[in-house]
Amino acid sequence: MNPYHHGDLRAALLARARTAIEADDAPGLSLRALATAVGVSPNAPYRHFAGKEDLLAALSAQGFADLTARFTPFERTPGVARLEGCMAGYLQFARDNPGLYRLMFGRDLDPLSCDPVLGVAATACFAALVALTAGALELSADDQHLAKSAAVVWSLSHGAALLEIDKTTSFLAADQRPTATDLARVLIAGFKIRP
Amino acid sequence: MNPYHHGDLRAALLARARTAIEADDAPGLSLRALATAVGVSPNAPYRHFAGKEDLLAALSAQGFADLTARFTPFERTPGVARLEGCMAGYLQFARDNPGLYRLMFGRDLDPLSCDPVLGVAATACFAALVALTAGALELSADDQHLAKSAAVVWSLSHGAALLEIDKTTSFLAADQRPTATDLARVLIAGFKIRP
DNA sequence: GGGTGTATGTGGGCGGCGCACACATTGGTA
DNA sequence: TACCAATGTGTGCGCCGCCCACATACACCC
Repeated sequence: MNPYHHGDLRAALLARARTAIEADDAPGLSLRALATAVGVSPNAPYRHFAGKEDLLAALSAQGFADLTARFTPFERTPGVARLEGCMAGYLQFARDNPGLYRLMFGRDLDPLSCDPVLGVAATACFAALVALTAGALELSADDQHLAKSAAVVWSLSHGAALLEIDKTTSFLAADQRPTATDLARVLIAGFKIRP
Repeated sequence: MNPYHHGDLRAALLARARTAIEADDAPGLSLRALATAVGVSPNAPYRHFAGKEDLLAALSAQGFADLTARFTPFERTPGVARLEGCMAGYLQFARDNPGLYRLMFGRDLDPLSCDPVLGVAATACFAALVALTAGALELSADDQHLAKSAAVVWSLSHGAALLEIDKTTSFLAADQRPTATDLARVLIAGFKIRP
């Protein structure tokens, strides 16, 4: 009934971690608790992950892949609507996975040094964002301002996402919080795009 | 030489914590280590703070007060320059105190439920930002769009600050990262302010 | 000035954590 | 069938936050 070998412990641990990181407000996410929740001994995870950080890095990489996937429906959407759609998708991802989002962009994981898989996923995500920005802002792919403009788009999205999922904007009434459309409109006017 | 009573242990602990939170990349900030660093027993801090969270809340409140103080030099600066100055000050605060900034806006402290002092400081900080936004965007204090516009300004600042102090923008070359002036310009055009 | 109460610091201990080691079990493969 | 590498277990170490009982020192009051 309880086989000595689990079958796919790595995937099971990641799945549990992904739900756990949303359930409790993710102060700790204990590796031991994760193991017992899946039904194995506290040290079994170390056969699949170098340590806690490694597991979190794998989780974060999953997150970047999922976030990137939120952009693809808008690849062919023209100009302004693309920007709106992507920002809405970005914010919705953060709302759907607040704990994971914080992990992905948090301090305790360095996407570049931590795990090569994570670095690849994060870089791909940013590349997708740059490409979409280029289309929405009608900049050529080699425009010198493209990277900077993409960084502005990302800054606004990232800030709005965090202010929303942290309770920092609990001061504001619901109808005072900017929507994705509000944010996109500011950017469109800010970059002097015709509507 | 080593008096039984420290004198002002609370302040000493806060000061140590503030440097420590910047020194190591703030994965843990152990209360015990803090105590021994100051030269008292591991449990002495509990006479001054209800627990670790309480100490962090006090630290965070300090941070909000300091951040608010960065705005005051620009209270009388006219329109657009005010927005630029405040955003530059905001970003510089984050650069100067990355660990503290993350603590202030991090997940593990709820500014409203945690400690009344922290709630007051955070609210005052946001109020200052709203007032400055009202001036810079030339909106009346009771404008219905004011809170929302201020939230947009804050989102952009917050996102830019975090993307910079986390290494998320390490993809970008230094001259591709948006400056405070870049950000302010986008907002100014985005809100259709005359330069 | 002496006595007393309260604020402050000490020491021991509990449960939980991440992780390192030695050991047990298993299933694929030769 | 025999072996061996992959996978899971058990024990233990040092760290953590925090709870308890105890020690010390200052402040106040007569």
